[in-house]
Amino acid sequence: MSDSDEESLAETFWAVARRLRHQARRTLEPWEINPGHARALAVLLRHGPLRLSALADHLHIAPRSATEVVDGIEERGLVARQPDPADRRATLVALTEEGTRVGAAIRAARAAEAEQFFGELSDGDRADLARILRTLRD
Amino acid sequence: MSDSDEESLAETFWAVARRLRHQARRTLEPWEINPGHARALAVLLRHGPLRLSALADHLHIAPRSATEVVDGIEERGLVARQPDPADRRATLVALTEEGTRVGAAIRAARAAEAEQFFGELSDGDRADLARILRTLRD
DNA sequence: CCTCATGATGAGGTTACCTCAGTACATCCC
DNA sequence: GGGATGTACTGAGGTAACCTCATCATGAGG
Repeated sequence: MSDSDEESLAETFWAVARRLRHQARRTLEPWEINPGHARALAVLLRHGPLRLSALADHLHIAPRSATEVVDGIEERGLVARQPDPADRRATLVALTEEGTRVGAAIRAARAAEAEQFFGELSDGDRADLARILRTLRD
Repeated sequence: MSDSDEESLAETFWAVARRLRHQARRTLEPWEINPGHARALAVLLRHGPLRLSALADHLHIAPRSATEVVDGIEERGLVARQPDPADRRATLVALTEEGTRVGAAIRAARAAEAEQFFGELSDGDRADLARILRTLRD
């Protein structure tokens, strides 16, 4: 396995990543929502109401930045801040009814997008890819 | 192949991408160079002296942004601007001797990094991965 | 030689992050 | 139960990497 083969494997990987990213952007367009906001919605959908600091942890950003993300999606009525009954310093961020609806719709669209993207592969290739990527993930 | 399987395939892909990105960042640390500058160096290494506008095309950024990238690496002595003899409006960007040295060293380090990263796989898996990714790349 | 296109760049904006300091509240320990 | 110390959020302000628009010099075609 020569160096140039290895180089092109990484390059090919990034080319695929780029295509996936562009497709994801198109998928989000109907909701006029950016990737950062969509990620926050997905986390809230999965975990239920969270403190800002916990949301920041899940998104791997600084707590101060979570404040801004939440400002953005709160302005659009997708989430609401509410006091944490367990700690009056803390604020819980919870999806509104519309936030839940939009979050679920985005989740479904992303699943369809993935189905289309990886649907180009045979079942065998898909299984191989999943296995190999899991090997590389950690 | 259920929706949740598809979802996790995309998620796994991004987890691998993240790990690769972090490794690439570590690889660049010894040169205290950022990914954008490294990409410009790589393009110049591959193509030789280029106009600012041509460099911008290769990097998929606006011409105005190429000016800034070149400012950064010129300040560090890795490239030099020189008038284009064929067109007095244009400026050619060429690697200096040190830029060539650093660019080549980075290229070698990235190849070694890829070898290490994908070296976890068997030869068969590596070949399968390369083939499957090429299917997905376009 | 006049008009229109093109190459680089100054000025200034946007986005998505960051750190640091401040305020409010909680917790611990005497 | 009150003071020291720690934690949750946010205002102020910064940075990096992009962008657009306007400007200036030069080139190219009628």
